[in-house]
Amino acid sequence: MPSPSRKVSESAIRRLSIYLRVLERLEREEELTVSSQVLADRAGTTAVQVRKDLSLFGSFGKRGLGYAVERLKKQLWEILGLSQRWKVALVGAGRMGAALFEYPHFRTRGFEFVAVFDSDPKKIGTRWSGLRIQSAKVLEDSLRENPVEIVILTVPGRSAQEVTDAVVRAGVLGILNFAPVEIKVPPGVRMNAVRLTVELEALTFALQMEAGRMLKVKR
Amino acid sequence: MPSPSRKVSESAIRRLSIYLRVLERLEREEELTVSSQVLADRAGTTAVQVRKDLSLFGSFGKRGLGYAVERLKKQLWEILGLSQRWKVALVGAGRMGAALFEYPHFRTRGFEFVAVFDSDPKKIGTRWSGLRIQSAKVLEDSLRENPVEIVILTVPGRSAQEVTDAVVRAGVLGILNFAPVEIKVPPGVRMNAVRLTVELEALTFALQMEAGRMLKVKR
DNA sequence: TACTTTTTGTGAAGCTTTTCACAAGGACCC
DNA sequence: GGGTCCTTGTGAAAAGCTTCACAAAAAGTA
Repeated sequence: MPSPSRKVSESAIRRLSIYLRVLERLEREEELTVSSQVLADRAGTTAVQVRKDLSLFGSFGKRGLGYAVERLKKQLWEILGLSQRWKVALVGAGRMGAALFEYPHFRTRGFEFVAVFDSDPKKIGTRWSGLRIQSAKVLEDSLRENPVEIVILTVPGRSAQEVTDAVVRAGVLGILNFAPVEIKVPPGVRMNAVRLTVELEALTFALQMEAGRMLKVKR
Repeated sequence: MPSPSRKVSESAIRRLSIYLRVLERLEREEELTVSSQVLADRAGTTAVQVRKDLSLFGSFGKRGLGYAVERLKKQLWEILGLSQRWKVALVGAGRMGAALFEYPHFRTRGFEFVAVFDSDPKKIGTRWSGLRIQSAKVLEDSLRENPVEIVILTVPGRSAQEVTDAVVRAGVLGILNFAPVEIKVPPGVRMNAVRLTVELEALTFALQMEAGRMLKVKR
């Protein structure tokens, strides 16, 4: 199992995950090897960056030849922690929760939904792919009895912190937060937020900048 | 309209967007002013970072007092480009598309969905909040006739690049991509990707690291 | 008004990440 | 088998980002 030679930045990890995605595609295209240059082009970065990122965990390439697609894919799989099984609970069975629950790419990577929770009495008791939606009231006890490593949080902003505290007490290790608020977790628990408004606003900021620059240039 | 004194990093912009989210909450809590320290605590960063970020666009605070919540909120709104109206087309009316279409926080920020496209004949012609779902075949022509600035892409990986090329030809300025592949856009078009697998894998990597470190420490 | 306390704004230092430059390994050709 | 070409891996330099340290402004207090 590859272990990093030194501290690995968050951005390096995210790029590794992108490389994995590209490699899966290359595999479907039946490419046997790939150079750092091609991998970089497909991943939207530079060849050196690819080589530096990979070199954090070992020497996976052959000089003059490149990287063996299938082998590198397996290495990245291992590095990113996908070789072990991760049990996931979904908290919040709204539209976003449904979209993520059905998202095929989580399943192909071995993430396994083992519980779904919601506070809506109309939803509680119904089944998603055979999995019974449980009441948010039993969240903590249920997770204590059947622990999961990861919680995906798709609840409204007002209940996000409360739910977070409950799942943390139940011993969850990592949280992927889609709720539209900033939540706090104690040290020892990992939290990663997907901030949809931030994504759109980063876009509008850039577009506005560009428009401003164009005006200035045109005058 | 505030204009940056020098180059602004992507990460600074994303933090500004987080501050905005925090300020909206503070406003609901009827706070009139906020210090960089409190803003930082709520946003998960440091007070200096907050001040540095804001100082890129001007001096919004009062020494000894802090920032006026409502005024700063408006300034950020302006900086992030939310004061202008952005027309958005959704391409891909699956579960993820539905979740984003209904996502209330896009609407409260003034983003306006004006078109929805899908390739499924069963969906074409049905309506979402009164908006008729159009065939992906007419995507380019339709967007030429009724232009939008932004496209949110929630199509399967295999059609993502094709759709991207079409909307780019139609003159779209920015794309928010949820498709599970890397897509290419020409210079002049902004693309921002939400990579759901990357988010989860960044989490599992960290959890695996922690577990490894714990083992090493325990021996 | 003078003094104290609070908090902003910012140059400079420190740290991290990316890019550059290049040596070295490996395949292929003649 | 020697030469050429391609491509990786990596120290060192450059660029970028965050933190430090502190002056200056504003409000409250006596």
